[in-house]
Amino acid sequence: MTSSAAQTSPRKRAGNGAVQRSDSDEVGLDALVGHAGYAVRRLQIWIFQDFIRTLGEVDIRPTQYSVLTVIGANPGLSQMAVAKRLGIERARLVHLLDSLERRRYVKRVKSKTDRRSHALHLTAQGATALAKFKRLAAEHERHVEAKIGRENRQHLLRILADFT
Amino acid sequence: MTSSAAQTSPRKRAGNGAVQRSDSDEVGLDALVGHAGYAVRRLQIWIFQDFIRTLGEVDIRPTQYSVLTVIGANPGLSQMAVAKRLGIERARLVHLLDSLERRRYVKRVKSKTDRRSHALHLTAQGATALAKFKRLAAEHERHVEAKIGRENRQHLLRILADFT
DNA sequence: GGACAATTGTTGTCGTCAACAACAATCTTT
DNA sequence: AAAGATTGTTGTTGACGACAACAATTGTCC
Repeated sequence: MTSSAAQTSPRKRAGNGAVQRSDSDEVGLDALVGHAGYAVRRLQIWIFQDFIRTLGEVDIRPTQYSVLTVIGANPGLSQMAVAKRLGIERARLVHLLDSLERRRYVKRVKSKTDRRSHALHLTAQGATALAKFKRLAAEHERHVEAKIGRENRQHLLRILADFT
Repeated sequence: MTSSAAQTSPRKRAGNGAVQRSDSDEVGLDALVGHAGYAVRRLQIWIFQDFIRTLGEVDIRPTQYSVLTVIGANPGLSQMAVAKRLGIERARLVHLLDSLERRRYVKRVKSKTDRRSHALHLTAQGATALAKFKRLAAEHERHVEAKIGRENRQHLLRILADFT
């Protein structure tokens, strides 16, 4: 029993089946409330948009930021390792790195221990840039805090801790 | 202070800059931990994949499910209203409804009160199908519960309640 | 009442992103 | 040495959001 076929008040009709509904009248969500996925999706959209807006002046998107952060914290990583760590496909990482390399934030050094792979490093320029990005990201994080509340954010982080 | 330029142990190098790292050696995330957006993104991906897998036998994706649910709970809504409620573009909703109408789950009834708009309804077939989808969605929700814990899920839903 | 603005559904384009598949070069295993 | 696995790369597909344009219709304002 899933409380599935829950019927919600069908409001007043207008003959043909169109519902009379004033503009501010809210639309029932029925079973969508109670679905974690739906709520998480909405939050995710909000967070990403704020991130993109806050880091807009430096033109860095969330994925780019995560790549730079991981490389900065683990210089010398291979593309495979970065992709696996961030859960993005290595095919996708190729384009991300192409872009970041064009902007002189990252360089691919050919590894001598394994001539198939590249050792990823931040350039000096990339390191200083990343420092600025992190300041902006912290600002963005304060926006999140303002949106959902300080201890709610803390709790959220704790709940999702093992999702890395 | 953002604790920005936090330096994490750069491990042992191998001459050219490649890092020696055993397969199970974990890769530091540095500043990524502590970013709500990153954690939320990972959770969102996990949830969506489980949803798609669990509702795979009926070939219904999260967005399709949300559209059917809203129409089922509010028969007679216009496309505009549904799009606004779910935060999807009306241009996108056109294709979603085309697909759902082809599968005989939904029908567009031309409204007589406003000849521009369509009143959206589930077909009888769509209603019974939705009941099954809801059972599967509830099963998916139990997967989420098993993944993050019962009261963590509850708390998550409470935190995100006003994100509708 | 009639001109003008706004809304609704539709079509189309563009860019992002995940999921695959295929490939050459290069290890690794046996 | 041969067979199989891994790494980076290229390309294709499909879902999705953001826009812009358009015809039909409705609402507004004078």
